[in-house]
Amino acid sequence: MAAQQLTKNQSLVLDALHHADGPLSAYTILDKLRDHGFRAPLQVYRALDKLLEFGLIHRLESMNSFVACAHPDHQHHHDHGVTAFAICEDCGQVTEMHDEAMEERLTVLAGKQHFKTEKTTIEIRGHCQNCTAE
Amino acid sequence: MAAQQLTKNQSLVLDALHHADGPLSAYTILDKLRDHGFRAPLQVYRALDKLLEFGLIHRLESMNSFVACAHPDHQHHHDHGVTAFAICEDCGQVTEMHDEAMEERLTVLAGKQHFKTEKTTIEIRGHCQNCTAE
DNA sequence: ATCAATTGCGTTATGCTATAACGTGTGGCA
DNA sequence: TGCCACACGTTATAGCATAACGCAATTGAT
Repeated sequence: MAAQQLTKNQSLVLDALHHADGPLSAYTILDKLRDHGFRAPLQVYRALDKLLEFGLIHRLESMNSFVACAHPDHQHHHDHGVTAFAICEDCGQVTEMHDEAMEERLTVLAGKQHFKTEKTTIEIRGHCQNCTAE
Repeated sequence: MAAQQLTKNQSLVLDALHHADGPLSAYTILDKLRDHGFRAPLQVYRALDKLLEFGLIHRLESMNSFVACAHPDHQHHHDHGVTAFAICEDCGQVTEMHDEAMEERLTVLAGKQHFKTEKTTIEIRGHCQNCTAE
């Protein structure tokens, strides 16, 4: 239900991320969209902010870049819980992972500290199967 | 056994982090050390790189800043496994957490994807007990 | 002892990431 | 009609990080 109400800029940025084969930085997106009229970083960042808010994309903190959400069911995009990312340092591929047990474990950990969780970032850097095969 | 062999710059940066009551950005460290002769970002970044390598400090990816490692036993600093950070968005306090079960869970997750883990980042943003009490 | 390799250091310059601040246009709605 | 919220465009600036150069000190093998 979110896809229809995206603005032109938001759609362009989302498409760029969907067509990419890995995470993109804001400035890389900007370059890809210059032909579509993009001139300034803010045009990208504003779109990214909204897309993050809608849950349609993710931000990878450890590399200052963004990926389209792999989750196909955009109906309940807002509640697919904690996401862990496996990021291959060779090919750049990103795999999105969800795990109840881990989520549970994090809840317990935070609880021990009486910490109120707002957002959780889990990023695993390493080498994917293909690139390990060498 | 690492502390003795630190260079002057490395010691200064580590001290700055130890005396801080929260994470510091590289440029904040630079400002704190101007009186000690620091003039350029690279002086800070080079020290930070080494301290990270020695396991004496951590980098918080989600806020581009650095904290001294809370682990007291620097003897085996290199193998205290995965660390999760609880970062309070109100007061900036950072709590370091270690959990076997979660580590195990992440190993399983990575294993499923045949992913070879090099480094794992876990950062929980939210509000600490003090700041939640409000 | 000497040469080569390594490591840390200082400096200048540059590149990448992100946001502030201002003004415009548009659509909804009381 | 007038107000409000929101997306947009533009310029400027702030914040984070590294490239590339040259020098000095240390180590360690010959």
